[in-house]
Amino acid sequence: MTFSSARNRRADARRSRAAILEAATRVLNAEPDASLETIAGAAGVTRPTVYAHFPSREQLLLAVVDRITDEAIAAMDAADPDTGPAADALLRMLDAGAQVTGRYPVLLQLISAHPVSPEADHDRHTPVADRIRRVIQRGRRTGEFDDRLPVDWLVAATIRLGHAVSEEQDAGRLSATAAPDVLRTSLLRLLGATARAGSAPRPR
Amino acid sequence: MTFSSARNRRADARRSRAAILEAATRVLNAEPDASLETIAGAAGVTRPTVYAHFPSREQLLLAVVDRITDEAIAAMDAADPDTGPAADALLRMLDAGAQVTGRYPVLLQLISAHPVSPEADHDRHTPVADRIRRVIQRGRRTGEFDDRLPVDWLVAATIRLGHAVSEEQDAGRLSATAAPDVLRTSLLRLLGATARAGSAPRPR
DNA sequence: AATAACTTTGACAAGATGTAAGAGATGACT
DNA sequence: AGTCATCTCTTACATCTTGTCAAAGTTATT
Repeated sequence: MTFSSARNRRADARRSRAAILEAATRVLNAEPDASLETIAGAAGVTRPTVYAHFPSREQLLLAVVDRITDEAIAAMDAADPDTGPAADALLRMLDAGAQVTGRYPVLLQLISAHPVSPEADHDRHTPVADRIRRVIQRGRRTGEFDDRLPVDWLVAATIRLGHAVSEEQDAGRLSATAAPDVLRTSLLRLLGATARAGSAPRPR
Repeated sequence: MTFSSARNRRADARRSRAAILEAATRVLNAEPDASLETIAGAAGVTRPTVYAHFPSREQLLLAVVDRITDEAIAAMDAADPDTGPAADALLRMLDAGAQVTGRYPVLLQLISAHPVSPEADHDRHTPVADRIRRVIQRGRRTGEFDDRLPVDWLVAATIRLGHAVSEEQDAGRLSATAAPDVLRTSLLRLLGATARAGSAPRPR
């Protein structure tokens, strides 16, 4: 997947590229509209050097997002998605992903802000979707979930609800203690989980 | 709500303001990154005139979004949200809103793209949320829905799922015939609807 | 019809993106 | 180690966009 970027570059070039990506991640997360001049400065480099590595501001943003996506995917894969009940695995994965993306709150706005192309954006989210689909399908095979809704829809809806919980929590409209229960209950319902649902939030 | 904008303006000023808003809606929907010069030209006006009516590009975008929001709210109110089963009313409202917002596909990206301020954005969505909350609460009182999840969360989740269905449909991953059933089933599950659920999508 | 206030415009300043040609560093080969 | 071809970085430039201001042009009122 990362075939066109790393190609026999010289040592200083690799250093610059890494510094630019790191600086871009840090600076853009603090100020989404930061200029390339600012980013270049934070990377200890002049602005045209950025253009030597990324053809446009847009492409730099995409590279930053890819970086974060890779990080999130790694965290999700480390959450043992193939062991235990599917519902638990799903929540572990979502939580692992949210913990990474939660460190870059502003950057996530930018990915939805710059819809390069409808298909490219979908391709970008594909690795995440694939992992969630895998767990959902396992839950279906084991009978944990029913199969009355299309899998791809459930994948999309699961991701959306995961983001929704994060945002509601960030906005202070959902407490950190209630959030996991709310997400669990919501997902179990959506996925058509069999009655033996886990810890439900106690009604008040 | 619309108190600070219309205030004894002169005739030409009202005409210009309306022309600018109309042009901005049309042009930005076709090309989100269009310059103010382009928008002004499409409105038959020069660029500084735009600044005479809107203090910045940002504020113009917000005005455009407010315009669309008002339109969507009117459509939702016209969908008889207070009559019939709450589930049906909810779906009518969501469909009415989606029909309006579906006419401005690109503009919707911009509202999430330009998070003016967390609270201002929430206030902007409030009128829509209020109407959905009203229907959900009615369904709870009548026993159609259960009350094991926080109302505000269900409101947020409902809006998200509505958007998700629209996007999946636009992306061609959900057929126009299947979409309504998918949304209905998903919402009924999420809201904890009593067993007598309406038309479920036939499993294949 | 004259005037006071509002609206629109032309001209200007500041800042950002992207480009090209030359200066500078790096690694290979002798 | 020294030389050199090549890749990398930078200085300078051209273009576009946003935002501002004072002056010209309209509108409504007396």
